[in-house]
Amino acid sequence: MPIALERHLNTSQLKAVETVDGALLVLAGAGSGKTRVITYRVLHMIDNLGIRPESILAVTFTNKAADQMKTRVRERLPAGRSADPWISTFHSLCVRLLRREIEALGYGRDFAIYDADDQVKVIRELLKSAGMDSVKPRRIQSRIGWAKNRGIAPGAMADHAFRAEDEAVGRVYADYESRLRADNALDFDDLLIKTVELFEKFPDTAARYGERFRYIMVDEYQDTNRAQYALIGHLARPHGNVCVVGDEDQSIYGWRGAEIQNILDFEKDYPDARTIRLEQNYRSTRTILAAAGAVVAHNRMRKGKQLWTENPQGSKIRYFEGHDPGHEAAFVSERILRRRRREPDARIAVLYRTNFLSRTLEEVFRRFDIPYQVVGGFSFYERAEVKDILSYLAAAVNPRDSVRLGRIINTPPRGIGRTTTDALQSWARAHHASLWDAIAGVADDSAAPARSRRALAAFRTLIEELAASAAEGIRTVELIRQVIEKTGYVAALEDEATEEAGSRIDNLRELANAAEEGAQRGESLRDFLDNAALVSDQDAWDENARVTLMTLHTAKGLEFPTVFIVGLEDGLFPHARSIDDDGDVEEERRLFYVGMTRAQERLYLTCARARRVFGSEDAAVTAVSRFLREIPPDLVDALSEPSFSEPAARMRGGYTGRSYDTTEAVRSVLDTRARTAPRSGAWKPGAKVRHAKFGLGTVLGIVGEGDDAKLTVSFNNHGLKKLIAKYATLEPA
DNA sequence: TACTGTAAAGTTTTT
DNA sequence: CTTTACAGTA
Repeated sequence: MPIALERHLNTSQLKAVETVDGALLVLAGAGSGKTRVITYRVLHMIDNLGIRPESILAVTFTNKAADQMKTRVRERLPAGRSADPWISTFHSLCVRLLRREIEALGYGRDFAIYDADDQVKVIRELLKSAGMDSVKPRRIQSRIGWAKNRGIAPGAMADHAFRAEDEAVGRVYADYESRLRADNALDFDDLLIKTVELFEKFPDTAARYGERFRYIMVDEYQDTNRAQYALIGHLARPHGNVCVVGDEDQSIYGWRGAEIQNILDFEKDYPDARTIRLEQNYRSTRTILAAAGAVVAHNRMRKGKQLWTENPQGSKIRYFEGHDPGHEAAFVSERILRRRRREPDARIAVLYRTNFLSRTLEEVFRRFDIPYQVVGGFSFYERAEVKDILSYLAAAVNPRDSVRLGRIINTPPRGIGRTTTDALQSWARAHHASLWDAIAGVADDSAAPARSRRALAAFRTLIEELAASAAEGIRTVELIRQVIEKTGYVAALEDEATEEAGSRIDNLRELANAAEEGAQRGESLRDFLDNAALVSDQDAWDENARVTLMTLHTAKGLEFPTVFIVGLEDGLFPHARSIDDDGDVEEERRLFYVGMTRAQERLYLTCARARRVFGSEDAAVTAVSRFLREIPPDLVDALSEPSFSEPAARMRGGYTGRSYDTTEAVRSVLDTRARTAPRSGAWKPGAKVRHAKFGLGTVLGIVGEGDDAKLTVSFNNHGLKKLIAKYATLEPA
């Protein structure tokens, strides 16, 4: 039965769905039903037009978006089809293509994927052997990424030397590239770049995939970079059926090489392209939309859209200035509690520019007993123990992966220390060989110390055994079990018998579960490793979480009835690094626009008048974000007296929890807190306490008074600790 | 070789 | 403040 599109779509949406052949640009404003259009477009093609699902390719940026689209399409399509449409992220699409085709470029099909940490490790080693210890590896990494995303080769680095350091960067960059080739490894940028290179060198291959994917859709087109743009160009060449969806006002990845010009120039690139604007917003109140629109109107680089909505006016935007981050967080907490009293299941997001801002919020939320979920920071797959075990699996598949091998060569300790690894390094350099070859070389070298040789030979046997198991196609869970047994990894953790070691063991159990779940979906070991390499922070997000904390970047594509944007101070948002460049400020402004338009009904904007950097003694006085002044005043309800002109002296020492003016509401909550949570000086010997890191314990002794008191606490799992009351985050237990 | 303690550095946003 | 790197010692 054909899908009745008219019942689900407005006029513009319907036009976008029904325009299937040729090039199509859909300019979809925030909340205008973009995902709905893409989903129905796929359904329409398959169900109403009889297009084969496997000839449809939809590309997104995040796994989350891809999964969501897959689910929605699958739900509405009749069961029993031969295949699904290809819906995936740019990166996983490239991995799938390269796993089949990369041998044409001289790599092995089992290439490793290096993440940012791996890159830094490689660069650090290269710098060390070049004697350039003073340069920071992270800087080099970001410069290399900058160059790669703009198609600048190592040799051309000096020509493009926008910065003095770039000539040196060029040299490291060249070494870096050959090192990755020796390791049979690609970094994230390479995944895209090498696919494009493949298509350029082998037009037949490009044409083959172009023929296969006759209908192409790209989500968030404003965030595509040079390589992604070229990739789509190659795939669309045979037929020109390409539909890109995006919003130039939501382009927020310029720093990562995204070129807003790609969407602005789409009509030039595809001269017979049709353009459809989706301007009706279904998400936000009139007030929120008007405020966001007024802000983004300050940007010059726009195609221009006029969003409108039939939604009600809604309440004004609430603005609050705290004295410091603690005060700001207390305000947010109080408003969250108030909302939950009216509506226990309310979904609330707290958004910030930089990850470290979550710390104060988390601390205060815990004191208010507000459960929350932080999205970002480190994900499951970034935990040391998980990375360790995954490294064993990766090494079993590709022993040339020297980053993974280097990580596990002495983890857990097996007698391969500095001296031995130094010997390996110089052997590898002398023979232009990989770490793996060096291990064999030194183990067989009768001139090397017998102890090292024994340890290395044992390690080599271990990896070879694991590789043999992997080659047999043994279940991933089973291989994990072998790793744990043969290395004694979990046994070592069990010996530690600490709370932390216990949670690490739990994490490994979780890893085994993930492997088993993957296996049941039919994933191979290789697939499992690829997925682990490509998961993002957003993927761990539980949509049902009541209170979610995340960066503004992560929030893109999501919506919440209530949204807080915190830390609205110049230098923080817009970020100090962007403030000097008009283009960069425009991108920050778009980011603010993205944040505001996440809100459906209630939007709170907050800042702190003083903020500490690195926990310094005195908190620096802040200036209110310039973006706040771009909101029409009549849309805003100020909940505190703006007083940024106050003398700095008043802010000294930061937030004490006493003696400041604020709204009655915050004060009452703070008072409650003061009654329930004793001030830090109030502990008595014998009191049971809980520490964020050490867990449960008992206070044994106290020296001094108040905040300066030094406590001696006996923790159940960490033994005796001496703590200073002011800094220790102790709670009564 | 492995562990412990002290010094220094660090915070932009992410597939 | 927190985390990481490195040096010195068992």
